[in-house]
Amino acid sequence: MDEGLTIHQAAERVGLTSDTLRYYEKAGLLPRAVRTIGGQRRYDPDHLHGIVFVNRMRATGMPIRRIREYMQIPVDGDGRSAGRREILVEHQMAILDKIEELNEALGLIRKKIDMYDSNQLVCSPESHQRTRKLETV
Amino acid sequence: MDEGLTIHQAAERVGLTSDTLRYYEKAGLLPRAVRTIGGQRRYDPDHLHGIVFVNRMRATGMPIRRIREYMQIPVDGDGRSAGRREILVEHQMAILDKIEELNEALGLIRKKIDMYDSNQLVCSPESHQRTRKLETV
DNA sequence: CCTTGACTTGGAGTGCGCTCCAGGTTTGTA
DNA sequence: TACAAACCTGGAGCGCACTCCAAGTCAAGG
Repeated sequence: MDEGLTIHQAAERVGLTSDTLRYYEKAGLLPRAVRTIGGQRRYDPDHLHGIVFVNRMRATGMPIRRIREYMQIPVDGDGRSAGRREILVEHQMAILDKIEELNEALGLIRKKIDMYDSNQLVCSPESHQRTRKLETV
Repeated sequence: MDEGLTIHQAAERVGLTSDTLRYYEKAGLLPRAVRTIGGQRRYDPDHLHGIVFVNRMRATGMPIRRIREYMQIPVDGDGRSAGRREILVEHQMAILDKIEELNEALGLIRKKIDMYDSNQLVCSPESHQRTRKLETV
């Protein structure tokens, strides 16, 4: 009679640990998971989607505090929410800025790689493929 | 008789604090800065370049431990270093992965923004510019 | 020379995001 | 029913990257 994944299985699916899942729930990033009569968590596909979303927000630098704020904002009957939308738009901007910063760093790093390059053919096999290859990304 | 910037001035130039600069020096991310007779740090353009580089590595996610390793690797007379180059190549890969991750997150966020979108014209002025605008970046 | 503000050091403190632990309960198999 | 493995909770602990502090020293204008 399975009616959902255990916390360990759910964690495995999304690449987190059960500890982290419990922590996220306690911190208000995830809705309280459904429990068995005995009190153990069971996760369904909906939960999993929520977890994946939170995971992506975290992986792209949104602080836990901010995700909690987001989750506390109510959504109306048609699934709309100007407040949540605003937070996402802001995070979108943050991500775009980050991408720009990363691209700028790539430029600097390429220059340095050329500098340090010993220009010899004896290095380890993979380090001998001239830097040109990933040009503007 | 100025022969370099004070720690405060240097920090200001690169957008860090003097505390952070001292911390980086102690941690081995920066060479020991030149001192006045009295023992105060003075920074020249070379130092500044070094600081900017460290700052970019940090800003793009390289851990302090790793930057220290990098700095400990010697550079030969012609300014070459296979070891340093290798670390940079690795970090380049990490950055590329990160950019990919960020781009994927952008996709998910755009979908969510559309979902939450209240489709009405009364929101705050700036939140009323249909999402389409920053398409594929 | 004196004062004031910036600097020095070593070390303690902070905030974040987990990660682990103890002591107890539940679950699923033999 | 018995047992091991997995789960529960509350709370402590940890690693990272700063950030702040105390107590003393230095630099530069009046």
